[in-house]
Amino acid sequence: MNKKTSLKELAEYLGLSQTTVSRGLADYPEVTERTKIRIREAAKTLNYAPSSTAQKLVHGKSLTIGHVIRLSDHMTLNPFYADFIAGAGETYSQAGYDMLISMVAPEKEMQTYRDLANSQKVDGFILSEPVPDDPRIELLLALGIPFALHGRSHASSKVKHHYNWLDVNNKGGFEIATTYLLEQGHRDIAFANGIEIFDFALRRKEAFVQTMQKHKAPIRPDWLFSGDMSEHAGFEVAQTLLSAKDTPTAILCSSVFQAMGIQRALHLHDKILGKDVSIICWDDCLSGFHESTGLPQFTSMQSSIFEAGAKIAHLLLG
Amino acid sequence: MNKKTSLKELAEYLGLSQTTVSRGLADYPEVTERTKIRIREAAKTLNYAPSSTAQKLVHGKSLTIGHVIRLSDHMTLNPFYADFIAGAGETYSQAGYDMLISMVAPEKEMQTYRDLANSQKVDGFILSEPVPDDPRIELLLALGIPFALHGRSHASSKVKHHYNWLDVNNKGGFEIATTYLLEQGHRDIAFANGIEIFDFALRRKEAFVQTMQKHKAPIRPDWLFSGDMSEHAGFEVAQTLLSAKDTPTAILCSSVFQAMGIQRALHLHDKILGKDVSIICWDDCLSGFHESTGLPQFTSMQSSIFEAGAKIAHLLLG
DNA sequence: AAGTGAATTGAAAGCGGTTTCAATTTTCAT
DNA sequence: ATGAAAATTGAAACCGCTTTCAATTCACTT
Repeated sequence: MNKKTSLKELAEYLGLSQTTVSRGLADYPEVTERTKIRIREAAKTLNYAPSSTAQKLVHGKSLTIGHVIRLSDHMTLNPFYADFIAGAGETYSQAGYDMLISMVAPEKEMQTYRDLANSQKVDGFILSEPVPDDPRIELLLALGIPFALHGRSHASSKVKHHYNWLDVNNKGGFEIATTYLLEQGHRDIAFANGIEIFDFALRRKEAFVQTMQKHKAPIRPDWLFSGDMSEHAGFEVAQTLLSAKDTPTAILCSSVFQAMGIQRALHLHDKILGKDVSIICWDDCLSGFHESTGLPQFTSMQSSIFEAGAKIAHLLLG
Repeated sequence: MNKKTSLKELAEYLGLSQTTVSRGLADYPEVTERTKIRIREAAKTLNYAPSSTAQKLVHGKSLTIGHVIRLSDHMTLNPFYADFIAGAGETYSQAGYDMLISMVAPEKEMQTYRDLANSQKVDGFILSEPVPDDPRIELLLALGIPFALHGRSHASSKVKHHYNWLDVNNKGGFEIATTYLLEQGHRDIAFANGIEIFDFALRRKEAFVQTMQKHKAPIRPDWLFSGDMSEHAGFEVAQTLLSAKDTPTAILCSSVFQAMGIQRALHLHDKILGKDVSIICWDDCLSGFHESTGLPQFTSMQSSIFEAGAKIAHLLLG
């Protein structure tokens, strides 16, 4: 209702100059405590708040970080991404930054990065779900805008670029998990990976394969799955495995959702989890997920995506 | 890399005034086509793009719509919300608006609305998941900032406020669904509702109860469930129902996730879907959900949340 | 009481655009 | 060729704030 109060109005109301008022609100030392108090009170009564747009203009920064989300086949935000965003968002707001989320069709993705950077709507980006030689990296480096990568992007070219990234130890984690299964005496292990265009999935596969080879365990191509990390996908994988004549004694999988799907299939086939078949999975610790399901009984490696979001936001702001 | 080109620089480069260049880029009629072309080319070569901050300042609008998301117990974005956001986001970007998402702890929610409005970071809000007499409505009306509601908020006071809202026909939908089940000959119907603090859930319950009463069908309090609209919650509901001595012949539920959970429980109890127990559910048509699951075999009422997001964004911008 | 340095305050110049209004150039009929 | 109307262009003000630098006031010393 009440129209916006501007600094000028507030200053007139107080009988002071804009300069002093501005300084008073920003808590500059050269302003007397008495006047500061007076200023603050007036600001409260007039319901004044500085226009962030004006501030941004004078500071030459947008104080905004961009997240461009590719709306592909699945037009929806996947749960991993959502949790990550939530984590990053918290860090931003603490640092006084805003988060600009842009959801775009895949073909417009690159142009969106370009536009956002050129119009200076954002001061930096966070990139998620990198693929090897991710083209976004080159683009953003060329644009000269800061960014941080969640995950890593394998670069095939000789030129090494410099930028920030934060990743969980995918390789190490899956190495340990595989080794663990092998030490438990398992030899027939199936692997339900994520979609193998993403860097993290490639790393995981590498770890699995290398570890198996090191221990001279057989790797069956038909036991290597790549797909969505959903309950349904996990279920399908297990259905396939359990319908065959010989079945693995353990399944390594990339997400708790897959583990749940596998568990459901096990149920259906009257197999007992941990006895007939062992499951070990990567757990992204989706906030509130465990609380709401009461699961999991499977062995898991943990890493909180929410925290990853917070950390990487810090990284970029720093 | 290349430092940002400003309008001034571009104008100097062209030997024109800022005025003309600005007008040329904005395609004003009073600028000759020839110079317009010249300007556009120069803009391209100098890689010029107007600073959106400066534009916002002069226009006095932020061209940004805010979505405040309450990070409660479940710190994660629920899938319904995510899909809604995606829909709205698409509309925004087409209209040249940005979407500012702020994720905050519940206790800071109101203050966030206030801050965002006062600092003029946003021109308007979209509110989701309204509760009866939603306090946000009053606040935003007092602040005099436009907003639109996704869903409806029942107002107990006599004073009627005016604002935009878009809702699916919850009441009508559940009336029809209940009637449908009754006409199929079902009398023993259980209802797995969403959390009954939200307006939509209250409306749905009202519809169910009234319809049952109208048809003189018995309403059993122990067959009325209120909770999360998750797979797990659905499963739990069904477990409870199926473990009792007498079981319903049909279950009405609020989301496909619940329906999936119920189905899983049915499986476990060797009940056949559609024969022993019928399920009818509300389907929010989460984008990509059906594609990724291959479900559902249950009868459902549909309404796309993604589209709702797009529609309500239009509503607000209009 | 005069002079000096420190503490406060304010006028004005930006930040990067848009827009009003006046100035200049074209165009055309006379 | 001349003057008036129409078409283009530009100078300057402004959006709301921060900050530099100069001006004023204050508190003390001698």
